[in-house]
Amino acid sequence: MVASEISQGSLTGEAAASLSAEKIPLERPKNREHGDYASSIALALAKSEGKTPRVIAELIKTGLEAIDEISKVEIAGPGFINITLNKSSQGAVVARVLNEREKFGEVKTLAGVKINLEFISANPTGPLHLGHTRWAAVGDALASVLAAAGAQVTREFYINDRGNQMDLFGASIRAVALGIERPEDGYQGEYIKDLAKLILAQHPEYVNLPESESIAAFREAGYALQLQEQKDVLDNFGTHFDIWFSERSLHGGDALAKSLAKLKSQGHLFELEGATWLRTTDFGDDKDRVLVKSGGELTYFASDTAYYLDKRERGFDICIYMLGADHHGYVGRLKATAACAGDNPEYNIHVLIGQLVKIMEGGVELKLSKRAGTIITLEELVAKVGVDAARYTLIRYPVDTPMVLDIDLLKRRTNDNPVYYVQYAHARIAALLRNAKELGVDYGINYFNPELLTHERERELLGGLAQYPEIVRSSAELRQPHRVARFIEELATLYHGFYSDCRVLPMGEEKPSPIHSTRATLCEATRQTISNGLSLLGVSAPERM
RNA sequence: GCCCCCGUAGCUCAGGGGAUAGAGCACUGCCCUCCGGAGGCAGGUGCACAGGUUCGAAUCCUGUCGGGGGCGCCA
Repeated sequence: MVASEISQGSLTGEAAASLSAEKIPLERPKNREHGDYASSIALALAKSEGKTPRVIAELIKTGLEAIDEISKVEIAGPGFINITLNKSSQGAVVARVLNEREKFGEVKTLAGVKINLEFISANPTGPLHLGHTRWAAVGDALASVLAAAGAQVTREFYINDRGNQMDLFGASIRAVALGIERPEDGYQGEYIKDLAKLILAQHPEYVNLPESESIAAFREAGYALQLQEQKDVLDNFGTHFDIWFSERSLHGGDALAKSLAKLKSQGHLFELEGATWLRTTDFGDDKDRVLVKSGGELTYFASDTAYYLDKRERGFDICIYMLGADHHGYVGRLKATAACAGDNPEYNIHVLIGQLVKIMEGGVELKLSKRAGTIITLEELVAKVGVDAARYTLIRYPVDTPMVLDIDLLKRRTNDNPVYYVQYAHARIAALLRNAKELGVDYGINYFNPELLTHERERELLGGLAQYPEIVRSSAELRQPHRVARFIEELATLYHGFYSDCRVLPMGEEKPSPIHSTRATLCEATRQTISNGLSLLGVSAPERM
């Protein structure tokens, strides 16, 4: 906004530069003494222009000073250009926030782009564990962030309801129901017993069926129950999917045949020793992949391929996959698959690899062992620390860094836990605005006078608010929702600082005056922005806590 | 053997080439005459190592060391 005006202004003012506006580096300096914006453009241009950075900076400075909104331009250090805006321009963001309300922060950088965001995609053979939980939080937040950047986003869950694992699942439940030993490599968890009990209560006759029919019956009943549980748990967690996509549906329809035909037409299929292969090595994969085994069965890879092509068929421009670190081997073949189908893997596919989450409780790491029964489920984590704390904590770190969750810390209702720090700021503003109403302090755009905001804390807070749309934009572009979390923490800090130094409401017998109204309006804009950020993360913004 | 991720403060982690590298926790000391002290202010320690690219590197490239994860006509 203001930033782009400035870069264009500097261009026309300086005329000679042969750069596009987007390329002009313009940032908010870490040090506020360096103004509202700073640019290192003169340093970058020095070589090609054959002038010293300071000479170029002087030229640009002249152009910038002609712009009304700019009150001061300084050249510092080796040639940085530091720009300070005038008061009303600094304050303009408040009017913008209050006009746009919950839409403040939305940008259009991804307008018109259809994105399929697939995450979690667990087998329906057990509860969702900690790894799934990270994705449940981050995936949902990322979807919101992408939507805020203008994209048309579909949240999709791929149900792996086909293959050996499903039969093992059925056999395991049946074994418990019959009171016999479970299969060697079957499912050992306690929840299998619960499923067996539930199914037996409704269908005692299942145990009398011939073995393979019996396994199938238990498998299907267990599948339905387990899937429903996953849906309920996610619903309770605040993560809602638009589409639950069954792998079976791929095989039921003509999707597989279509994908094979498509790949064949592109010329990357070949036969070897009775199997059908896809030559993914043409596009950087480390080995070719089998689609149809020599026995005629389709591989899991065939499903993945058909699934990807099905998504493209459904009109998605970009397919984002969120995978666990243990699946990073898929990236190469997934991108190669897209290339084999004639797509551009650098654009049409985006794979996020999530590192694993460790969990500490009572000072020791909980080892996630299914056998030892210490597997932490999404449900258990929420029961321990609550939805807001769980979601927020999982989101505030980039997914490619391994993280450690300290349960004891998350249980504390103190600002050891950043979610409370942010929520507290929101609740504090809400309380203050309730008081403002009682005291007869009017606030809103019509009562806002930016010329009155002269305190350093006020300027910093205004500067913080102005950054929000850019945070949303970069967060979407980089697929990093944690940036939103870090931003609202920063904003909360700015607010608390402002609050302690700048009295908002009248004291004692004091009459309400424009400064009270102006500051209260600034508070309201801050509250709105924090609320918008929390909303993207799927975390509540309490009025009281 | 090959591939991926990570290495920043005592701990958990931010830092998409830029000026003096940050936050929370932990430790010390201040700030309650009035808006929510779940807050603010002050105090000190760090980019694993070595090269390279650049006017400029925690950031990009290469290598070494250290930690985690992965390799299948499995799902």
